Amino acid sequence: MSTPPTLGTETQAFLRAIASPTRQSVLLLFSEGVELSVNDVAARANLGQSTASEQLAQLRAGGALAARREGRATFYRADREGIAKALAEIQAYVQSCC
Amino acid sequence: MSTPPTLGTETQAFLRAIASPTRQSVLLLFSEGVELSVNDVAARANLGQSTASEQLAQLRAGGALAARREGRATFYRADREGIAKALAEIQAYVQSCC
DNA sequence: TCGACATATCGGAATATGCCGATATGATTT
DNA sequence: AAATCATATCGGCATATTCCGATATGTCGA
Repeated sequence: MSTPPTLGTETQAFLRAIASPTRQSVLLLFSEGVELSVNDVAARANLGQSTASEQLAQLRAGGALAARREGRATFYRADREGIAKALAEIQAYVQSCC
Repeated sequence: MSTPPTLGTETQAFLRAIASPTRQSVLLLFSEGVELSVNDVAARANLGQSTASEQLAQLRAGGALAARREGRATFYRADREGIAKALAEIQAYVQSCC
C-alpha cells in the first residue's frame, strides 16, 4: 500500500529529463497534443538532428513523451499519463519526508 | 497572472537537487521535521564531511532544505514551503504543455 | 588567546552529460 | 535493387558533476 521510500528508475529519469533547460524548452513544443518529428524539434529548438534525437529519447525514457512511428518518421507527443504518474510519485516521495 | 513558460532558477535547482539518488536519500533523512547537522548527515548517508556539506547546500539552493546555525553547528531541516512552491511551479509548467 | 570542534571552501581525479559531425539502420519510392 | 529520406547510434570533445582529502573559516570553552 505505502509507496516505497525510493523513486523508481523511470521517475529518476523523468527528473533528470526535465531538469535540463534544453529539454524543458523541447517539452514545451508539445503543447495542445501536437505531434512533432525529430527534425521538427531539431529545427524549432535549434539543435542538431542527433542531439534532438537523443534529448527526445531521454524525455521518452522519463515518461514525459511517447513515440509513434509512421513511415520513416517518428512522431513524439506529450505523455500525459506518464507525466501524471511521475508527478504523483514525486509528490508521494516528498510527502514521506516533509 | 499566468506562470511564465520557463522555470525559475530556484525550481531548476530543485529539480537538479532531487534528481540525484544520493540527495534523494539525504532528503529522506529529514522526515518528521527532524533537524540534522552536517556531520549527522555525513554519518547516516555514508558520505565524507565535505560531500555532505556540498549536497546539503544544493538541496538548500533548490529550496528543499532550510538551514539554521546554532553555535558551531548548522542544522538543516526540510523546507515544506520551498518544496510546495517548487512542486507547484513544476505542475504549472507541465500543464502548459500537456 | 589558544585549542578543539563543526562547517565551508578549495584542488583535483573520476565519471557523467551535452552537443556535434559522421555513419549506420529502417522505411519508402521508383 | 538502388536511391532517398528520417531517425538512431557512434566517436569524440568540452563542460559539468560527484566525491574525496586537505585546508580555511567560524564558534565555543578553558
